[in-house]
Amino acid sequence: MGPKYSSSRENYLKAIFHLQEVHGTVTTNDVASEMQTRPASVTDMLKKLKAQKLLLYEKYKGFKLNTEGRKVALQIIRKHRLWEYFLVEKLRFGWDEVHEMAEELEHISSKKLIDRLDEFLGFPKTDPHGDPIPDSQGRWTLTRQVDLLNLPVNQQAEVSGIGDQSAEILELLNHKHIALGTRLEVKKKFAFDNSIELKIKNQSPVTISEHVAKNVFVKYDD
Amino acid sequence: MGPKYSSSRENYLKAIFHLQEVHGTVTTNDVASEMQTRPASVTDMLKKLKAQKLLLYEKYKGFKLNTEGRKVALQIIRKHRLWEYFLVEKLRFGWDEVHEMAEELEHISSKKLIDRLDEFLGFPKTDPHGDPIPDSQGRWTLTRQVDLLNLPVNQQAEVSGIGDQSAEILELLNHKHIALGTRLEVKKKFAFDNSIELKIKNQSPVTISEHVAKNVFVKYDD
DNA sequence: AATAAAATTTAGACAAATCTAAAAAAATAT
DNA sequence: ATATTTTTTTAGATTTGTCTAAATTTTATT
Repeated sequence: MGPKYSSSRENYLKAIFHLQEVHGTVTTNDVASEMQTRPASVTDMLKKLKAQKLLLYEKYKGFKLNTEGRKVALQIIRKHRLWEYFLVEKLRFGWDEVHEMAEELEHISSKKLIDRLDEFLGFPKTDPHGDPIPDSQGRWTLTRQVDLLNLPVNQQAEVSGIGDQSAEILELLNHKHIALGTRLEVKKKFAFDNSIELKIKNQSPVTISEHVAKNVFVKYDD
Repeated sequence: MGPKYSSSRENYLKAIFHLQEVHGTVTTNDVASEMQTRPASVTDMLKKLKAQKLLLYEKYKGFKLNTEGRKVALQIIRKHRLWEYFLVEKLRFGWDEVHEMAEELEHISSKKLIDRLDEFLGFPKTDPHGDPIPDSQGRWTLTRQVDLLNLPVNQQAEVSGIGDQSAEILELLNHKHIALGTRLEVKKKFAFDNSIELKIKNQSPVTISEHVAKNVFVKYDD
């Protein structure tokens, strides 16, 4: 048996899911620009997705994924992120060069394959960009992992890893009372030099450079 | 950039390549039955492949791949077999359950990806069915690896591995003067019990059971 | 509330890959 | 050598996903 839904349909579901997550609501034009296509093409596809019972849609009134559509979207996202993880961790690609390949790999249909891949990779919780990987049942693990440069302002997080393991950076972090497990949040980001002001509970604010921020990884609940 | 050729075109090239290998010559009907489609569809595609300069084709006169078509076909075969190897060796699938998945994976376009996968797998020379894997330049390595049940009659080969590592089988093989590196050929296959008669140079013929044959792997030049 | 602007949908077209039914060419048999 | 059968090709239709241009609906503006 071939895939249940075409790559194109899967891409629409994924795009709608993402837009729904970010904006709460989705419009035809949003989807068109996200997918680099024309609004008319989006309308055409909305009708098909509705006919397939993946989408609630009333013309001119808006649309959103139903339970089944969300389920399918989550499976695509799962595949995309697991393949990215594979490409980075096993094939040693840079995290910035894997997206395109994962866009193709995410449409490989076998669920058994992706579950075995998950197992082979040790059931990772986040992909190389820190985005969470849904499990086999489509459940999110809520924890995201990012470096400090990418931690949203005012988001409580916990230090989970240090990139550069040199004695120098460890000394610096030690001095600023930053260690594995430290809870902190970013208070300000300075565009001028990408330096960052952090707040650790019961301490006065500290500033760290872009170079340091890039090497401190934190996790937080999404 | 997306794939250079559609999955469908790639499948036609692959099918034509295989039929060319086996029969020397290929007909429209052959391709149709290999691809589970209609002769009319094959003709349609032949015209497209000719227009794309992958095929030499004169209507009613027959057709065959040109250099470029052969090159593309070999790359697909390379991808198919490397993914099969990955599925069996890394994801622990059985060799009999990987074909369908590899049929999809072989159309992932990135050459860099497949070359990294090749490296990750340690540049295997044959896939789990013993078929040779073309290298990055599309060159065959001539050696095939199969178990004795699948070794063609009268084909010289060299013992390259033993599946079951029990003391019992090693004792039996030792008794029959079969060890790693032994050169032999199959003289007869008995359909009744799938037992096999072997000839080792300077020795009288020996017979082994199906059970033993299944556990003796040999390699030979194709 | 009427009008202008923006968003969305429809109508009709096109390309890719496939199909059926019929025609044409080649191979085979008498 | 002619007739029959088989193979191959054409003609025209279908499906999926896309497009442009025009029409419609909704939203924003005065």
